[in-house]
Amino acid sequence: MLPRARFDHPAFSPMSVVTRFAPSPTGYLHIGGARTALFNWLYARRMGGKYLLRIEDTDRARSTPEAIDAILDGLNWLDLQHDGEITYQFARAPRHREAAEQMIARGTAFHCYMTAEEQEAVREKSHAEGRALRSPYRDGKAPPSPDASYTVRIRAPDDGDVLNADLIQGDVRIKARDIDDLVLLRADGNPTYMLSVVVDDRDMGVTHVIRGDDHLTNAARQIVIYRALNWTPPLFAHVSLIHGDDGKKLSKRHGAQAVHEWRDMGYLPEAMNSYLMGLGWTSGQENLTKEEAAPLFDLAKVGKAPSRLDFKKLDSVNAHFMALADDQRLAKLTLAHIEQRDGVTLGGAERIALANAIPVLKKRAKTIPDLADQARFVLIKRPLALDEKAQSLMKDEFKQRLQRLHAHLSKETAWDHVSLGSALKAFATEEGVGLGQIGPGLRAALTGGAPAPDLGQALELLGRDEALGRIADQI
RNA sequence: GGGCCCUUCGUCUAUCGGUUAGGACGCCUGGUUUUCAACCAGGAAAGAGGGGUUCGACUCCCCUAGGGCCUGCCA
Repeated sequence: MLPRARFDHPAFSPMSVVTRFAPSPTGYLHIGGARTALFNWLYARRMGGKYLLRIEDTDRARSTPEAIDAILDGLNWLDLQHDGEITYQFARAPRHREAAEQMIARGTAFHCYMTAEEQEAVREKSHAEGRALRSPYRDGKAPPSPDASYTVRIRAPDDGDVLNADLIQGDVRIKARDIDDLVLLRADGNPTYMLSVVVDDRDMGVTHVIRGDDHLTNAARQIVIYRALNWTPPLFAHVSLIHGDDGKKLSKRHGAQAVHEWRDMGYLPEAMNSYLMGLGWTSGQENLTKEEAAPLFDLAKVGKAPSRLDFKKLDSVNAHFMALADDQRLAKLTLAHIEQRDGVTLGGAERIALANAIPVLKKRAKTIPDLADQARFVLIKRPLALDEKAQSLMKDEFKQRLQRLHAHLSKETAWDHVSLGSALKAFATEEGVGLGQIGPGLRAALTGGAPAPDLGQALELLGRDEALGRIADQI
């Protein structure tokens, strides 16, 4: 096995590392893009370098300002802040054309006058023969007419190999003759992606191109362009793609692909980052924040195989971060969720009740909607509508006991969960029964069947008046 | 058609020739017990298949199968 290149590649001193995330603004920030951005961020942090952002908007027909906003929004939500200014690729088209001219001057690119039909025929022929596309104009054949329109193509080399010593995938060797005479400049004079990336990465000083696996074979094409320009290519690291839970390529039918959908499902950004970095990379520790992971990050340890999305795992990671999250922040998120879900505005008292419940409840919730559900019992109004199971516990005999419990609890002066827990036990002893004869019914009276924490906690969170009132309602 | 990449429990992964193949999530069983959750204890669960190389292979090589990417005047 060939040794895998590492971050301490001799060509780069640690301080000079520059990475970049380069989405094309044709849609939302996808989960795979988010992970790519995260890996770029982590690596730059690890090496004390810079992490840049470039918007690849050279496809004028498909790029939209809304998509740019959505992507920036997503990155912002994940707190993946880039260094420096954002580079907008289309604005640099003149510079890209200049590079193309340079290649023509060097004889590594040429004017190609093939018409659409002609190109179709050439493509079909090369496809049938199993070889790369070669333009008939690569050796300076004269244009069909003086004013014929043309593209600029690279004159792909016919001999030798193109080696990409990929930091993640290992050595990838492709024969130069298997690479097409790629279009560099379109007939309208605008650069193609293949040219733009190369020029921009070079001009931005990018040392490590960390991107999705779907670009693996493009690396070879780009290396050819670097050579045609007599430039040194950066190091490449191709991260495998994320697949759906069925192992198939992620698509609409897998549900949420865009990061804002995860946000709407009630996941926390720090949990998303933690989960995403675990797809393909591990430090041996679970549930790390991106800040904790940065010093440990190592491209050479990133896995080569694609990984699947697992919502159960995400849930548990999210639960971990929910329990650690700031109470006020969770209260705000939960409040917003409830108000949006129910189309209501909660009053002051309800907000306070909700906020008070958060510290206790957050340890039991997987997501924000889950937390909202856990908090439901403090928000519902008297008289409670008991669900079937709760109703069935309200037998006459039990109601009498509930009455005695009401009297017992009314004497409680300290309304905190510890005292209340003891009070319940004392009451059970007094009654000569186990807590099992009291707990379920009391819970039913207190919550109507909604989920709730420990009874002592539930009583405390409800507050003396509300709790006693709910009990009284059932007597 | 051509080129290239990938393949350890259900899932994310550890292992870089010699391990009872480890952990996490999920799952199952038991415990605690006032619902749910949490928590504690235990358990089932993996090297795609076939050839080599080697004293010895999950680790190296080849083939097959299965997944994927590229093959655009998209990115």
